[in-house]
Amino acid sequence: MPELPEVETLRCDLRPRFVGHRLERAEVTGPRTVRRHPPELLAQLHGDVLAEVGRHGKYLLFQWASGRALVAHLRMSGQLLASEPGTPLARHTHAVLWFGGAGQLRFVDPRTFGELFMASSPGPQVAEIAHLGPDALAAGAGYLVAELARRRAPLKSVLVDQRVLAGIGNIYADEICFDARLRPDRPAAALRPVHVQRLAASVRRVLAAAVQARGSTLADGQYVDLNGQAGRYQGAHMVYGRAGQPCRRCGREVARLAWGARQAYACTHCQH
DNA sequence: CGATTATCCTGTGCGC
DNA sequence: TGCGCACAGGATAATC
Repeated sequence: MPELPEVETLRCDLRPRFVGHRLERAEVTGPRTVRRHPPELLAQLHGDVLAEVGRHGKYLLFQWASGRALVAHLRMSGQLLASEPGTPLARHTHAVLWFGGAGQLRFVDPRTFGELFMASSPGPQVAEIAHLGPDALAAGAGYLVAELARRRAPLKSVLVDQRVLAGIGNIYADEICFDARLRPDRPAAALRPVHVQRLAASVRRVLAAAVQARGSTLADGQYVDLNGQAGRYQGAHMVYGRAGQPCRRCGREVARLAWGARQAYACTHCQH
C-alpha cells in the first residue's frame, strides 16, 4: 500500500545510499516481477552508474548515467530494501541489484503485484507512465477545479484515479477527504470551486505531513523504508481504518461508507 | 468517453 | 487446534 508519501520516503533514502555508485549486476529470480519485457534486459545496466532517483506518483524512476531509466512500482506488498551481500535473502525476494561499494538493493514482494521494468526510451520522460496525471504534490488548485468539474464519479474515486492525480491511494484519499471536511462519496462535479480549493490545500497538507512522518505502516507491517523501519504517520490517521472508533475531531463514530465495490472511512458529522 | 467490474496474488485473521 | 474463507487493494483490461 505504498502511496506517494511512502514512495517519496524511499526515494529520499535511496539517493544518498546508491546515487553515484556503479551497478555490478542485476539478478532477477521472480519471473512476475519483471514481466513487461524479457528480464535479461536489465543486464543493459551492468556497469552503469546511478545518476538520480526520481518519482512520479507511486512510481520510482532510477536514472542512469547512460540515460537509461529503470522504473519500479511496489503496488501492494512490494518492498525495496538495502542489504549487505551475504545476508540471507528474505522470502519472496525477486530481484537483487548489486552496487559497487554500496551493497545491494533488493526487491521483495509476496503478492508479486509490484514490478520493475526498463523504460522503452532514454531520458527522464518515460512513455510507459505518460498517462499519469500530475504528481499530487505538484498539481495546482485550478487544475483540480477543472478536472473534478467534469467527473460524475464520487470524490474518492476521482482522487485515487492516477490519470487525474498521481500518488494518492486508499489511505490518503480518506485522510484528505477528512481534512477537507468533504464526504468521499459526493459526486466530484457537485463540489463548488471553494470546496475544491479546500481540497487542494488538504492534498498538499496531508501528503506533506505524511512525508514528514516517513509514511504509514499499518498493522500488517507491509510498508517499511529502505532500512526496514516503519513509518509514523499511521498514528496521525483521523479516519482510515477507524470505523466504530470516535472521531478525533468531534467524538462521534467514524463510519465506513460503501458504493459499488468502493468503500471509505469518514466522519459523517464532520464531512459534508 | 466515462464509469464500473473482474483480475492478478499471498499472508493474515476471523469464525466455527 | 485447524480448516476454510473473506479481506487487503493498485493498475489494467474488459465491459456497460
